[in-house]
Amino acid sequence: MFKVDSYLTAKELLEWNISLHLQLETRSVHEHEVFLEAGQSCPYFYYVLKGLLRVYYYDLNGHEMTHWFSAEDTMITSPFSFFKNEPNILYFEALEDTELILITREQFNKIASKFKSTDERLRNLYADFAMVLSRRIMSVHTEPAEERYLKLMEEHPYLFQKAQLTHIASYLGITPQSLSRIRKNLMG
Amino acid sequence: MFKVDSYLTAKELLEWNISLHLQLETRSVHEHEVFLEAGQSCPYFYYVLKGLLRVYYYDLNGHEMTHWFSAEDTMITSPFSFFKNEPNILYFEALEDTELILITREQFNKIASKFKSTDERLRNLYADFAMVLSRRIMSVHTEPAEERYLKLMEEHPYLFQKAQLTHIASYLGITPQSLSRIRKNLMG
DNA sequence: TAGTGTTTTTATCCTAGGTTAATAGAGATC
DNA sequence: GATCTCTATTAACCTAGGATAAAAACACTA
Repeated sequence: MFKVDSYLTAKELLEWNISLHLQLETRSVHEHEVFLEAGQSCPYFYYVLKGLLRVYYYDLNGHEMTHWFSAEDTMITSPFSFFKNEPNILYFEALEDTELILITREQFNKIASKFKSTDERLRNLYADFAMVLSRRIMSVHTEPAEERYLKLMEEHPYLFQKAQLTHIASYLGITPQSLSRIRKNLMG
Repeated sequence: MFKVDSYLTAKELLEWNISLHLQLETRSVHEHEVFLEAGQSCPYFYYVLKGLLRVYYYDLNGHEMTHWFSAEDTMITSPFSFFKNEPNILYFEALEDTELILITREQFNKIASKFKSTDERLRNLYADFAMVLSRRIMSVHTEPAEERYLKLMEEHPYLFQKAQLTHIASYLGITPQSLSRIRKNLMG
């Protein structure tokens, strides 16, 4: 998920790790490693300390579709699995060497309690999720692929350094061939 | 937003209204009334006691796009405005005579505290939002309009009694003409 | 009943993007 | 250097759905 104001920061997490005795674990994932697969339960909320993740799934035709990217200092999980007991349908892949903080449901709840006593940041976090998701639905309903591509390039240029164009294409909901055609038109 | 398991129930709300001294207000909205417009701040989380709401916005070409429907016993708000201070871009319209419970941010927080002490339903509520939104993005990326139409009809048949086909079309991200063509093909 | 506005359908034409298949480049590995 | 693999591009053709315009079907009102 892309960066939003209400994300926890690594600094906060590490402070709370001490003050709340969370005993958070970290994990190193190397480039191209798929560290979570569909069918496996997703026991963690992940904080990306460093690196870049891609989250994808397979559609009914067996095509790999990129659902999200998750960059440095953002958080991500499989809501299907982490919060609910529904089977996870998402694959999590590192697009470069990545450092993760793993947050279990129990640790997440402790943090949530902490929030409760201080402010509404957790709620804002969820609201941000909803807004980002809403905007993406609006975007795919109202903007042609070329426009979505240009916006992505403008707002998240770092993606283009690590993610390949097939990933970008499926994130935009088009084929690599179409993306290629769009890029060619933009060159002209 | 469509019904999810974790929604509050009217019964709970009314109980808490008493036990937590919330002093919740209700509001009657008649068919076709637009009771929230873009630009206005949205001070409430709405619980639809009875009736059916449509939430829409205008895209860059000035076309009215249906973003959500909200049926009986579901909750809805403008996350842009209720949680954050971003300007609201959504219009809320009643598709039939509708009874709403209005929940202010303050009342919502009281309820949230109540949750905190008992269970994780609030968090589940947000998680459900995220799941529903995620699924809709996947759907629009991977399913042709005909399939999305059939699924909507199967999962939410009540919509077709009150919402007009132009609403359904823009919810599906297509024009009324295309929807009409799809319906004709399905008849054949 | 006619008259007016709204929703839905039909028809024609057009375009964005899909499908298939081939080509070209860029690392890797031998 | 030669070969293999993976990614990106190109081209030819096709199709879902958009744009425009008009007709038909309702629905409300007088």
